[in-house]
Amino acid sequence: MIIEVDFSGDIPIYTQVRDQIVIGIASGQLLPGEALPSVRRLAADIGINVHTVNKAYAILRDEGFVKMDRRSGAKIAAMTKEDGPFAEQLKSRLCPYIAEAICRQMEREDFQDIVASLFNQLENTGGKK
Amino acid sequence: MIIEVDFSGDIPIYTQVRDQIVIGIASGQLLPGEALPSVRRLAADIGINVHTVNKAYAILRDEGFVKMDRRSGAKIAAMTKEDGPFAEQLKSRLCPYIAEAICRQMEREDFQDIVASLFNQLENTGGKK
Amino acid sequence: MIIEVDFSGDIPIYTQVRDQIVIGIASGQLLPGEALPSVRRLAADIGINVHTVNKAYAILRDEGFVKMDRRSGAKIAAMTKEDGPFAEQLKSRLCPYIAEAICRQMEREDFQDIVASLFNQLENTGGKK
Amino acid sequence: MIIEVDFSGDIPIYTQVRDQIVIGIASGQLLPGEALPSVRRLAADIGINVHTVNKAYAILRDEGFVKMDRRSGAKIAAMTKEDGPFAEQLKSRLCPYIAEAICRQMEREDFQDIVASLFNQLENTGGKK
DNA sequence: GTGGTCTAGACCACG
DNA sequence: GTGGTCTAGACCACC
Repeated sequence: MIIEVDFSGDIPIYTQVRDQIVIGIASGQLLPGEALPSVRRLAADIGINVHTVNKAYAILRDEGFVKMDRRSGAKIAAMTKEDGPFAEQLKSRLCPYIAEAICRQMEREDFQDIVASLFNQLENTGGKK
Repeated sequence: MIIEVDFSGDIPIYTQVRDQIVIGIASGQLLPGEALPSVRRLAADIGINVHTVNKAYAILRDEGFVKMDRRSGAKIAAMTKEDGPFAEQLKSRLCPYIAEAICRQMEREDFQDIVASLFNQLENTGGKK
Repeated sequence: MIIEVDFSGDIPIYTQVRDQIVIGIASGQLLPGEALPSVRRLAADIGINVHTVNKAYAILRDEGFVKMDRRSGAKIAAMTKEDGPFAEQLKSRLCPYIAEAICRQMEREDFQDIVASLFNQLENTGGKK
Repeated sequence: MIIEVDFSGDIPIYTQVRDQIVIGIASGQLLPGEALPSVRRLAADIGINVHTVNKAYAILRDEGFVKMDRRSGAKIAAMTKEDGPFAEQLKSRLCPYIAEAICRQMEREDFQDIVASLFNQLENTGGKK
């Protein structure tokens, strides 16, 4: 799985790394139990600093996406369905986007189509590699 | 229309102000042609720095939500439907959230329900004040 | 309030800083709403790196002891009583110490006396300064 | 007696092994004079590195919990009551926990109850196996 | 070899 | 002036 970052944009690099790994998990490119590359390795591959990767991994760990194994680095965690708090936070983060969509006279169906297409895109990337 | 900001939390205050004004427009609390409070006035009301409000207004202007008039301050603009670039940008910003939803085993329908409920909430806040 | 760290011990400096601030709060030397020194200031005072203080503050924030205010640095938070998860974790962390106490034939009363004396020491340091 | 370790989590594995053996002694599951499993055997059972078990045993020896015999391996030692230095060290290690308990508004009695319940739990696990 | 800690210095976003 | 981000390099603990 390839991770690429945009150095010019205003999204922090560690966030980009975090996001892409989450996308990798969602699309089945990264399976539960699978080991992530070591921080040094990934940092070298992407061409960024070790600490930046470290921060991304720490966030993923705090969010429950990966488990840090003392022996062999980071592994994808098996997640449990517990979307109560997530749904709440999702709502507050989605709100400004939907408000903007309404202002720009985007139809509700068009918005839902975008959501659906992203679900399709991620769910049908297909299993491992 | 009341604007409230969270001084802790990691969303910049000027973004919060921008978001809430966009939400105000979407919900019909702020109508096209209506004047926004002056920069100084709003800053005093919320208890934040004048520069911060200024930045929020400048962003809203750049995004086309308001028109700045040197004499009479800021007014809500009438927006035209041009959702091409917005749809693209929306897609890339929504992607990480949908990926996370999949990881947390949220059903596609539940996600769409949240979107629908936000649309309802904003569209039915009712007209002016 | 004075913070001192032991550079030779094996307790990470950021942990020592975190611990001493928690002790400061418990003893009433730091009151809810009170501002902590800026990371730069505290780092200079103690003679350690800014990032080390930063990490200590980030942990205190994650644990709910302080709130980061975008405008003016860190403030002591007002804590709510919610000791369910804390009690659990306390139990697992205390267990090895109590096991060792039993092995060393320390009487249960002696252990509880130590606990009581620490409670007294912290609760009677007296209010502000 | 079963020893289990948590490979995620921030407690070093050798510390976990050391702790569980101390708990085993305190609870009477391991009696003075009894032989511990060989380093290789325990390492294989738990699925960890031999060096890690070795380090745990060395610490237990330095702390006086076991005696190492070149021929017959490690044996549980008979401990003498000398709680002076231990009490001091205990006090400094307990202090941050009690400070946190006060901050979280845990009652002193609740803390003492936890201590008491741990004492009971360990002392009443019952004699040998 | 792994990640964790600490240091140092630079730049930026925010207010 | 505040904290946040990123980089760079060193050392250590752990396995």
